[in-house]
Amino acid sequence: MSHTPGARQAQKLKTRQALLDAALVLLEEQSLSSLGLREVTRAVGVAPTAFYRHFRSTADLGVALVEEALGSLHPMIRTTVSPAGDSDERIARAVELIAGHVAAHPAHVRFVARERHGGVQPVREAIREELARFAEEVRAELAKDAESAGWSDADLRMLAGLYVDQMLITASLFLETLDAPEEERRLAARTAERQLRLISVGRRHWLD
Amino acid sequence: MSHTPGARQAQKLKTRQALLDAALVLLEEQSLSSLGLREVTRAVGVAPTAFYRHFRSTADLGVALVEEALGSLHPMIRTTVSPAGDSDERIARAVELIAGHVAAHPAHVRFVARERHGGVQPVREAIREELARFAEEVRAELAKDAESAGWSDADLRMLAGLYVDQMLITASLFLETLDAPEEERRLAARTAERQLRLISVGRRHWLD
DNA sequence: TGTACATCAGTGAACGCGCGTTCACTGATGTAC
DNA sequence: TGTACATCAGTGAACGCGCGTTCACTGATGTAC
Repeated sequence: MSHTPGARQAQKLKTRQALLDAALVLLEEQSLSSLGLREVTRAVGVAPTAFYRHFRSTADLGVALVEEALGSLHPMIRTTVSPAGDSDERIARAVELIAGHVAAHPAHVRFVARERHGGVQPVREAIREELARFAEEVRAELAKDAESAGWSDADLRMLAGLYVDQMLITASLFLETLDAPEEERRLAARTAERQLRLISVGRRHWLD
Repeated sequence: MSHTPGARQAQKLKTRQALLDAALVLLEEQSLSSLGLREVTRAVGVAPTAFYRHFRSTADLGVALVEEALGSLHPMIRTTVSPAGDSDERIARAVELIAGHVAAHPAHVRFVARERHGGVQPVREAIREELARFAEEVRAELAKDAESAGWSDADLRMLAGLYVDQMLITASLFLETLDAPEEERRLAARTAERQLRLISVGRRHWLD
């Protein structure tokens, strides 16, 4: 690095990102609670002690990974829920969007699914908070919809939670079929669509 | 132990069960992939090498725990799904049944929720298989119901899967509120009931 | 622009510790006669 | 019923290994004047 201002900080961020990336790869085959600090630094090619310049512990790194994995999901949530086209089309598009996200970021999805109920409390908490924010965003989107006229706030929250959980279930279903034949992946998509459609039907007749 | 025939086998089973019980306690605060064989034997009070008389590895012990945790659930599933009384009553009863199970066996529920997407492949696989058996049982129960007239097999499977996932979601929601004030637990129950009711409404109007 | 000093990301040696696994063993339980 | 032998659940010592953490360090980058 030359005398560019911020060269030191830029290098630091690069190392930090390399640690996050290496950890994510290692976490495809194990849980955070068994991830070793030395494993991560070895994979990156820095001394074990360098780890402490960036994170206080692997749990701390895990919390950073939660932000990385879920932070980018907010725009997608909006697109998934926001209404356009007829119901079946919207559902097919939402499922396709989820499938695309899983294919593009399998390790992030696996990490969240795994650590949501995993053995590291601060990471569970971070995921819980982030998912609660998603649910609130979904609730706000649903509230705008004409179909939500007459719905109580509690009912809207309930439906938003149902959608968020269903998205996660669908995502981890796709994750399991990532290495499976195309046929199986199509079946998973059809099932996911059916389930969303059933929720959608229930929503339409909720106030009957 | 006296000369009772089977005394040796009985003692062996007792030790095996003690290992399973100790592991389950240790797993409340960590994942299986970080559980040490020595931790478990230390908690039981036997030599580390005794572990190998019962399990080949902690992963093997994990698979045994899956059977213990999910094996006892089959009767409950049937009771939950089988129809009796009006819809809202049935739903309230089902949610109560789940709450009771979580209160009675919190460690088992936590174990399944945690290891379903955890870092130990054979255990994930064992849970997947067991949940697939549940879904099949639920499908069979649903098929008997008059409300299922005209439903395709794929649709019945979809609904069964939705119910099984929803039960797990509800169970882990209750798990989180176990140490929370009563009020929060009641709110969780109301949300769970609402979600099951929405699914139920969707089911009723599925063929409209 | 040049110089002197401060900062701080990454180093490398060292530590004590708990891990999984091996091995030959012990002694109570089980079996054959 | 009694005796001699086989089985096998649990033992305890020993091993090599990788772990997280500490510490004083180095040298490039940044800052003040």
